[in-house]
Amino acid sequence: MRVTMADVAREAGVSKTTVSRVINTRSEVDRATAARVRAIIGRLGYVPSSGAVGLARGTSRTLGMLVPSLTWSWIAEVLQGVVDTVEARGYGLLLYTCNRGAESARRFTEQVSARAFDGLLVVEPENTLDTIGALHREGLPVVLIDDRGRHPAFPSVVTTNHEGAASAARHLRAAGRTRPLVITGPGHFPCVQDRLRGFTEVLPEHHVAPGDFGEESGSRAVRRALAAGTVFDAVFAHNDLTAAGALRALRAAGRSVPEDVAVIGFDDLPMARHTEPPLTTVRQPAGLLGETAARMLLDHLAGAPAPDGPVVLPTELVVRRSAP
Amino acid sequence: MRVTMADVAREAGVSKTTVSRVINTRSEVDRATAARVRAIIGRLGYVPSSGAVGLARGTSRTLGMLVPSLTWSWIAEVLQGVVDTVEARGYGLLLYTCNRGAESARRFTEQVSARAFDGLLVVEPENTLDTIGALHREGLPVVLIDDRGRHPAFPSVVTTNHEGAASAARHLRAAGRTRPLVITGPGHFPCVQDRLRGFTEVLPEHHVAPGDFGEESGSRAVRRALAAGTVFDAVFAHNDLTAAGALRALRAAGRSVPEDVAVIGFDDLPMARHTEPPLTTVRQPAGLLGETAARMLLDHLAGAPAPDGPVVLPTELVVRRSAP
DNA sequence: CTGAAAGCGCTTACAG
DNA sequence: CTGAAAGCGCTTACAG
Repeated sequence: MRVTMADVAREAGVSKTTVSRVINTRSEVDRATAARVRAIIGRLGYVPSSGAVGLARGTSRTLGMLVPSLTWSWIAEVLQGVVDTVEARGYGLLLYTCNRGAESARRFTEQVSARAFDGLLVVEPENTLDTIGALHREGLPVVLIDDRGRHPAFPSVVTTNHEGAASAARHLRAAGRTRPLVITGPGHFPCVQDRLRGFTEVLPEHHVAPGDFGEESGSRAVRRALAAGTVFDAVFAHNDLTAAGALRALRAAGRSVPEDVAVIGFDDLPMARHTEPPLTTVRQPAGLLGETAARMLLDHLAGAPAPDGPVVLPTELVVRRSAP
Repeated sequence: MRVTMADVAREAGVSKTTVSRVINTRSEVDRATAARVRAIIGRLGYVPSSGAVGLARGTSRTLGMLVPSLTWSWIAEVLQGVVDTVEARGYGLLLYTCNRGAESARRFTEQVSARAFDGLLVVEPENTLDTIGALHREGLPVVLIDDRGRHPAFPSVVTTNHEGAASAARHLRAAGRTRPLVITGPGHFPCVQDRLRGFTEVLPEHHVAPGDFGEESGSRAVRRALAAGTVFDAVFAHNDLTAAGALRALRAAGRSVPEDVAVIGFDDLPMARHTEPPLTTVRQPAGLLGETAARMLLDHLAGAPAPDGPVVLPTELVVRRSAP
């Protein structure tokens, strides 16, 4: 039913070997023969079975990608960058999430053992870092995207958490803000520590309120600071969601942004342009992160040596009305 | 190097056939033999090569999914639903976008011919509908997600555009709004026509302003209506982005929401809760759309007959402060 | 420049 | 209950 290499060979009066050579454009084929075979391939609409090619060659020309929840919008942007790059190189992309905990993890490692893909891209491995490390040690090419500052022993693409936070601090200082409130993410994330250090180096004097990257934690931090009589003329939140919560609480308390309090977030999610006022934020180059990681992995599969240190992509301060 | 079925067979002193039977839990195997083989499989950490199994069986246990840009956030939600369902059934998911036009399309149809996946999920086929139709006719199982109201000749999962718009209209009418301004999406989309009809049946009297699903088109429509002296006490925008634009223009013009003008959107993107005021909107069940489509396709591959009509999933009016 | 044959790692009648 | 053999659709030494 489906057209196979044997059909092409028979029709062209040559061996499968020759057809294979034509397809893979090996130079040893007679020009006339090649042309004839190519014509038949076109007429029959023959396309090699990817499965069979993979089995014979021992590679699948497919990459795997493991992500936490897809509903975090910056991950969708990373994914877009990956898909673009992978498609352009003629590879396929197999997508996995670790949504359902242990069950997903088990299934996922099975896929690895089943050689379903040649290399793996991992975003923000939370609990899976050990598993990934083991797979990497067993020979699976892996590139990490945003290691959350953990810098483990394999290739990764990261962003400048330290410098990004510093740029936010410089922006506030230049605007004459002297009493910032910093609402952090979960304290055990290395990226959170990096952001805190980067900010502190520029503006050593500030209040710190613990947050959890959720929106409510931003509101809560602001409410508490106001209730405690803390004086602040700026908020630097460790992500956009938290910043949105801060905006909400400030409005509820009758503080105007940016007149009374300037607010800066981190990430530049799509929602950042839709808050009121639109949010000034430290943009993570999500799409570029994905592209770069995919390119690194593909290059490595093509024989290039793996880079030793993490590849660092710069953040960019996006100025909107919440902190002009 | 990698453990193969032959290794297991040799170690267990049985034939590959028997190992295969144990793996696929055929009943004809002696209990003791099966136990021994299983022990060896465990000890060796053997996992069947998915490529080889696929070649031998003629199926890949993989689904393909073709989406337009991933950066539209509701698509990420659809994708999440698909991935969850597909993973739970032990299938893989191969992701493709049609970002780069003709080039992507060509590569994509090659993948189809290469039998890289057993069935295909397609989101909102814009220009690719003809191609998809051809593939479907040639025997590829396909399920459409959100056909934008075109209802072509194959299985699809859609949402209630007509009823969703009607529910928005009823909500406005119940709140005593009598002069709505409707900002539409691109007029050639059947879903836009459905939304317009659904709204009209409840509130026949209204102004219509053409939009294009972009944010700016919402702002522009409001500015023009105000400039023209059009009197309106409500806005129904055909998507959330347009509604956000409308909110912005209303604020700039000094109209308060919802006091002067109530605003309702469509989609319930994550940003809808972050506008000021938070947006009342007609929620599309994106995650459920993905789950349902994946389940339909998987069931069909398992032998179930394809449903004849489109499967319709209800929208839900989410009331927030922009139209209480 | 070309082909016969073995091999990739499985599954599946078929025979016993 | 079990195994030898053919087959899935390719690639790749090897020989000519």
